[in-house]
Amino acid sequence: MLSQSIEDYIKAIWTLSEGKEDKYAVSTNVLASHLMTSQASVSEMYKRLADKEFIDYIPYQGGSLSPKGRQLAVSLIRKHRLWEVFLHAKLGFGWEEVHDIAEQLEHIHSHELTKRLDAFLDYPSIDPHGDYIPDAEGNIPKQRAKPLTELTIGGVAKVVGVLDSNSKLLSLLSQKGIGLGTSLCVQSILPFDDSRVLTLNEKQSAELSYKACELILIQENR
Amino acid sequence: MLSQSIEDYIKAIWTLSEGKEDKYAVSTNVLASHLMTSQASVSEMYKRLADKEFIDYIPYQGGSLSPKGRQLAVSLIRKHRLWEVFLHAKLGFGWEEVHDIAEQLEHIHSHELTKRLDAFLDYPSIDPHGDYIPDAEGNIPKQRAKPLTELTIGGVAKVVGVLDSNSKLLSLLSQKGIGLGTSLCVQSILPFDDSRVLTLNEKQSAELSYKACELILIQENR
DNA sequence: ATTAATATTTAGGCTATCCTAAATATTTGC
DNA sequence: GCAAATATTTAGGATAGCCTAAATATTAAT
Ligand SMILES: [Mn+2]
Ligand SMILES: [Mn+2]
Ligand SMILES: [Mn+2]
Ligand SMILES: [Mn+2]
Repeated sequence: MLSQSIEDYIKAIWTLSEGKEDKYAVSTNVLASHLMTSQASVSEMYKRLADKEFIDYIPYQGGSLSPKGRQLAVSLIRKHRLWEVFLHAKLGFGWEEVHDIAEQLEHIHSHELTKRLDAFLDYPSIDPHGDYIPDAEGNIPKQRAKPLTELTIGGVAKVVGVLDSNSKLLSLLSQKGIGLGTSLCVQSILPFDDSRVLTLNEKQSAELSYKACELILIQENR
Repeated sequence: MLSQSIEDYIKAIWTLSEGKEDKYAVSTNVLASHLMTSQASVSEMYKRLADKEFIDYIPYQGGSLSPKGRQLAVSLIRKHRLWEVFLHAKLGFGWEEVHDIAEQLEHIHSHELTKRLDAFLDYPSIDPHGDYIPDAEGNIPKQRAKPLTELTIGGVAKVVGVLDSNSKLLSLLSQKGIGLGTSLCVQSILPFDDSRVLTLNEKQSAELSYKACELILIQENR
């Protein structure tokens, strides 16, 4: 059984090398300050992690996750984000409160639990902070979802999530014909209040306030 | 922050001294075999627990929980059983599968989480094994709930829980006018299949199969 | 190219938790 | 009441993590 400490190191290495090109090595310095621990501890742990083949480690050059390490990291991220969804959507915690508790819950070991939690939450694809949840096979979209407010005029994107599971926003959206997976394009941005006029799938259009657009997460088509 | 190890020791001492008269000391021997560890480890840990004032410990006589220790134990039992209810009632785990996962979940530290989980589960009073869940103040009924099959003819009792949250049993019961809190009396036990004929609150009577009675938990009136 | 600044590893220690084996204490059986 | 059996503690040692300070390596600046 892996210790909580090892799991937190692996997750941190993943987080710090996310988005960087393949085999990006995380320095002891950066990892130590991320984990608020000493560089000496990181150096020590790097040796242990390399022994267990979770990372490739070259002294003085830092560590990068091995395939085995990446798999572990992604399963931790998956559990973390699923629990965040649970805490937010089912228990009503605010999005700013869920992280610390999920930091503990992510270490619960039970494959079956993760599977059933996922189903119970209806297979969510993003967490309350707008981050993608890796699927059971560990696949995860490269880019972070952006709020609709960041889409410029003419930009085309797909709705991938909503930051507030408050049912009022959801019912507003369904009223306007917008839901998960809806493709839309920003036709114009209205003066004064920055409301968005959107073109939807079948040439319908809809108008949405800035306040609503901030909470809608999109993935831009490229 | 208390370690998982310390919490498991405290919980075990509570479990082993439950039902015994006040200040029942748990021997290192018994605790060691319960926790599947060495007596030497228990002896060592007893000193540490006494230092932290979780137990009263007299060498060669074993340890018993202090008020502070009992409070911690009961909050762990509360969390354990609430999580068991969650796993069973919300995620559909069988009652035989929930223990090991709850053994981990009970160590999550968050007062607010426990409170919200309790509310989410609608303030359950027993877990899927028929054990009482301590309330937020740490109060817990002395006796374990018994199945209705153990109530003898003429015995009067109150329904405190149902072992199967399978909705079929629940709908059968509500159809017969039985729910949580219902007072009933065993009028007779039918021959051959041991079905129970019950007298309910307002002199109504109902018949229930042995199979159903096994899953209904009661607290006998004394 | 040296030197100065910075990053990383090593050395040496500390605590919590475990273990086995040896030393004691307590209890039990005659 | 004493010896044997049993229970408990102590001794001595291991490992995982973490820390500070010292020693090295690497990188940056002149
Ligand atoms: Mn964590
Ligand atoms: Mn998150
Ligand atoms: Mn436990
Ligand atoms: Mn239980």
